Amino acid sequence: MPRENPCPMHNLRTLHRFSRSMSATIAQLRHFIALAESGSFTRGADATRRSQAAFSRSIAELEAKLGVALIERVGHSNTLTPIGRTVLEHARQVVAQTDELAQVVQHHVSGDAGQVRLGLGPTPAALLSQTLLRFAAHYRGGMRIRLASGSAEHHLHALRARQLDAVVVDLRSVPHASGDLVVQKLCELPTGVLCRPSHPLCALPEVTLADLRPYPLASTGVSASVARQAVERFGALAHPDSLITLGCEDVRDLLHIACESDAVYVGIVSPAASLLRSGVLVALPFALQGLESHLAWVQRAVRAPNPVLESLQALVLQTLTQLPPTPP
Amino acid sequence: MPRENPCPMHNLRTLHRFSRSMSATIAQLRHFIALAESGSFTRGADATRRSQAAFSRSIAELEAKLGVALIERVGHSNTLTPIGRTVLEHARQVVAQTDELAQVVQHHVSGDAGQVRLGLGPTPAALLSQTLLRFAAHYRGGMRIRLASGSAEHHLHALRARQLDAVVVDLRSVPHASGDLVVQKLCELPTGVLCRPSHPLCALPEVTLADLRPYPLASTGVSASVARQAVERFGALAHPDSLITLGCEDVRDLLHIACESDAVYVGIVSPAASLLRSGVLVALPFALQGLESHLAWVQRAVRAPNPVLESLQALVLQTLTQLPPTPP
DNA sequence: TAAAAATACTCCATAGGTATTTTAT
DNA sequence: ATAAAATACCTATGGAGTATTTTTA
Repeated sequence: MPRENPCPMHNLRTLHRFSRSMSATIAQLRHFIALAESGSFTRGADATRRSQAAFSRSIAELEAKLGVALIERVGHSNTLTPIGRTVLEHARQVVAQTDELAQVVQHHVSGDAGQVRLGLGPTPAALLSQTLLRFAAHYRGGMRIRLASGSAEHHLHALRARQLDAVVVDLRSVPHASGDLVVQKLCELPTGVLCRPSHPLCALPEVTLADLRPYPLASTGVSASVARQAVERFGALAHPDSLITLGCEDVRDLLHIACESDAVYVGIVSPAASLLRSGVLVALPFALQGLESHLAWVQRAVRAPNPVLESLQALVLQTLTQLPPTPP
Repeated sequence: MPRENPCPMHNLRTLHRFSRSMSATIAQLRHFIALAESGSFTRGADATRRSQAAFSRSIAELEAKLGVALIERVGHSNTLTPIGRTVLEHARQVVAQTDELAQVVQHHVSGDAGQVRLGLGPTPAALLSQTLLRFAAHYRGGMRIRLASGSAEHHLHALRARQLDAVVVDLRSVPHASGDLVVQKLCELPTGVLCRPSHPLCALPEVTLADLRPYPLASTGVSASVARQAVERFGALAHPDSLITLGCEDVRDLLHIACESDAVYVGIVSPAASLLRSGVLVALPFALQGLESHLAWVQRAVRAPNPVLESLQALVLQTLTQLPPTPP
């Protein structure tokens, strides 16, 4: 006689297995996101560090659990179905919230609760670093701050990877279609062309692009959006890639070289405010209207409330709106 | 000689097992929420339909994965640790998003994408049902609407259980501390005491609570908050439970019985607007200032955008603010 | 002492791996 | 023909169950 089922509750539960099996796993949602972003099972498997077979099954199981086809398998090209796109959005939300939870706990166990990590683009770094460090030094309660400099692209990547808490960069460096990030405009800053007073260009009553060509042009890297704008305005020769001879991410270094050589600085004038006041640098009469820089504060859309970060944002906004006026 | 490991990638992956094991399961987050809400492992296990042992282990594993203690086990009373409370908030977000995803897919497979399910409290039902149905009937694109009537408590429960998409009820029926719901105030409506013109009470120059007592009092159920307010205002005898003789959730039925009997209607006057204009009902001089009703539109905080629902909300707001004035 | 929570122990469904086959370019 | 995706088959493990022990009010 076969022994009776030693697990009476199990048969009962078996009916409910469906409900458990119906809900997607976070890992499966991650796989689906990787698939959507890479457009390929193989690359998705590589990105999630799984074998192609496991990855393929994971997607198939997700579709089985949800009961809908998420991707259209037409040979080598995989495209999301309409409902697949909807699921993708929600899946991003779920994993973002999950990662947020993990990070909050991680910060708690490592005692990093009070640390804020800020990414500053080249110009924001020149304008804000000292103010931020001074603020943190005098902050009651022992704020720990970590400033990172670099390109906007790098900062945005680090922000998404949760290696930064917020980023201050030029608004035009942030792609529009990025629902995972929140972009808040901070201020508008004028751009200009600066050189030392003894520069030959200072003798000219008006300066054109052709006049600038003989001299080294010092500037930070600019976003594709700004480059396109410059080309529309001044022609193909004005593309930054061919124009900029001295590229550096530290604006103060650029200004310094403009002071002591015939290099010409092109960019936001605010960091040069004191140099202009003291006459070490002067602004050339070169029309740059429409190329103003809009600085923006960027954070992840999904995040835990952080009063320290909010006070830093307020400080940044205040600092930027109260910048000393630059001489024309 | 023992045969070599047939799974060379496995040893490599074993190192990464941590990362897989580090992340909490959605089921574990659900269990933790149940534990926090019930305050007991046994009741939490019951709520999640798991054995006490499995539930206990699930919580222990969650704590192990996160690396923090989430609850303080002091005998029979379990309290959340500070980090436990933080994790609880995030866990609620994760499961809310997960449920949202599941529901979106569910609606898609069942073809319910275009259906909106609205819960209306007694008075909102009397004021809005016909307008909403008429709107849906003429909506281009085949909107499918489902109206549910009932008490505010029932509606809010159904809303949380995702059986409704939005609810229109008296603001005072919605508990303040409910971060999972979004409450938007719609309008303020006056309350009054109504009866037929031939009613003996109409002969009195002023009407007191004692005068009302001999007659049947017709009203919908009221929230605990309103009941408390009434007791504060008129004394313990005014508690609705002892005062209301004819309780019904259909306001129009209540008004109808007031028209054809000596029953007295107490409640929001707007649904009786046409009856008052035609003189079938009259308002008694009974001071009810301070007992006005504030209608509110309630939705889940986590939800997919739904343009149809938004247009319905706009219609409701417009209808309520453009109600015909009621004669004094 | 009784109720609540943790542990001991089995068991199996899930998910991961490798190897192979199918399919589409 | 070749690269990509699906399938076959095996293994390990996480999580579920019952039964039991420990703990605390």
